Amino acid sequence: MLLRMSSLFLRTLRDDPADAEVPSHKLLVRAGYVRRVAPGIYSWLPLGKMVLENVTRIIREEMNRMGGQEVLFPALLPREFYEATGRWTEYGDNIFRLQDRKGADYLLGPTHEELFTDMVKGEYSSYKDYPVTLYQIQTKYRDEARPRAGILRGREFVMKDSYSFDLDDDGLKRSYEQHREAYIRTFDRLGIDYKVVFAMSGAMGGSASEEFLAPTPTGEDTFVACRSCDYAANAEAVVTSAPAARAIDDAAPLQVLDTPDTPTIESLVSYVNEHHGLSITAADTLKNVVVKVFTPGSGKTETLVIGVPGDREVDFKRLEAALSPGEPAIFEAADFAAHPGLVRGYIGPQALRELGIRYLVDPRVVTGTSWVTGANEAGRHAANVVAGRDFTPDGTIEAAEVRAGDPCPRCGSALSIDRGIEIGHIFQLGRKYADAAGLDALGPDGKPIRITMGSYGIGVSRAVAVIAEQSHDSLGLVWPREVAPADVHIVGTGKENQVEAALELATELESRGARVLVDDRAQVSPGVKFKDAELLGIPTIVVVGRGLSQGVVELRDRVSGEKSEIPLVEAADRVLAAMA
RNA sequence: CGGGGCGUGGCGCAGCUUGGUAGCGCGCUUGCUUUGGGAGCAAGAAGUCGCAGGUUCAAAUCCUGUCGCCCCGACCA
Repeated sequence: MLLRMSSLFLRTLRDDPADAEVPSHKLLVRAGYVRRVAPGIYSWLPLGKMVLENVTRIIREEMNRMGGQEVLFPALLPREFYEATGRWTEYGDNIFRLQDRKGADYLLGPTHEELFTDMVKGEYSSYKDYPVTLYQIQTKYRDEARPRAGILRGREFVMKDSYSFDLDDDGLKRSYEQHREAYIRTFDRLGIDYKVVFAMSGAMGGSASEEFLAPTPTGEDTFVACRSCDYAANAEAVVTSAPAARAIDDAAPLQVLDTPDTPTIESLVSYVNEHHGLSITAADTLKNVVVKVFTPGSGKTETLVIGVPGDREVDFKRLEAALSPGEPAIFEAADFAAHPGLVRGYIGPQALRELGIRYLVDPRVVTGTSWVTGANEAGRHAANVVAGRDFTPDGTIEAAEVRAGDPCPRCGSALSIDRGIEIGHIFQLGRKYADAAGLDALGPDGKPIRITMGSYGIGVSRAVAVIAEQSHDSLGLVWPREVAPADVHIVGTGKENQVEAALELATELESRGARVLVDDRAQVSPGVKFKDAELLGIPTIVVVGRGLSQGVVELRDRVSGEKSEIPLVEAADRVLAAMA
């Protein structure tokens, strides 16, 4: 492959685009890889298309290697497929809907579980056919409430999604492990720095789920990682270690205290320390947060109180994950008005049973722990409120915020907390979709076997952005070799014979199998060519310039930043060696 | 949906307070010079000032409405 800058469809920009915030977005636009068409919708220019193709190719190779078979479904889908699983309505505003000339409903596919399930059902019917894994690399459409960060979160994006179909749980586990290994190979080849973290498996019976997160400051997901062992989890999936229960007998008796004007934890702590001779911190208080939880299936809304140590906030994302598919919402003034028993700012768990309100606590609130909490009267709190004696929770819930330094649930060491971008998700789905579609195989005994499925995704276009996000410097992009649009960028600085020599070198390298981009532009100053080469991010740069008269050229490694002068006659060999 | 900001040649921006018929940088075209760090000089092409209505002799500028976009929070590859 030989690309010439003189004819390449490319225009680099000197300034960052005004609408870009994150590095990948700025650089991909400046370097002429992508252009915005509409919010969350981008066009790929030649160099960008090459990178996207390289990423796609690597993913495809690894999927094929693990035995996946590629298919392709339409993006334009009739409503029926999503009707059976209830997702036509469940997906809500996130789906792009349209109608044909006859008024029939269609949608642009946001995901394809239904189609895969249906296809397998239509073709396979015997246990001898299984297991099977199918995948596709396809454009998905989701009408995101807020697309952002360029192609990191678009409304149109390329995704690799695959599904495994197995006869039993062991088979599903094997398929899951195969995908896990394939993903590790894939992301390694893509040159992405990533972490495999535990994820929420959801309330649909899935037994295991892991996410591949690329750590980046601009990431939207929060995850924890242990510094000593290899535990890592999405913040939503972090398990809080509970301390051992304590004896109740020797606990001091419950004491109600006057605490006027102390509706917040902060005001409470300073008041009781000053006026009641206590010396407590926020961690000694029990904060009770009221939420209302809507359950989509039943259409019912339940009032629920969550108890967490007073030094921690309730993390709404964790709460949502813990209550899923229930949808929690903040308890508002009107809701308090309807529940006079709940005294805002002074709620204590002692009265909840009487009120018939369910009470779930943080796992740290174990039997025998003693708390300062509300007395269910305005202006009063209670001290020495002991779990198991003065109140009995209805269960525990993972809703409190996770903080750096919290103990690892596996080994007890301190957890670190970071942000990452989700680039892959593997998930043991179980039988939800097989149940909905009635996907069975006929077993050897003549009885039907309900198929169990796994679902596995990679954000393909997102991976391009993630690579750019992780792999750049102050000058521009720095592509990992396998995804770079070319292996070598040969710059012929101004003078005629330098451009000519650059073209000769380019031709030789091309004939020896290198993918070459050569800057053969006339009338363009060396500075411009250097800047463009650095911005475009091809891993090896060869400058054919002022050293040419002495028969030397300059070899630059974009990754290490090393520069060296080498004889022109050795240039081709050196570049090929760098590629190996 | 809640909060913040912005709509002016292809890109980045000024002009708006105090109305007078549009300007700067980059990019683009032509010529000459220049050629190792986003060159110089000269001459050019290119803009419904988001849209609609209003006020006015006159609106990018003032008023009203409207549309769109970006950023921060609730969803997800």
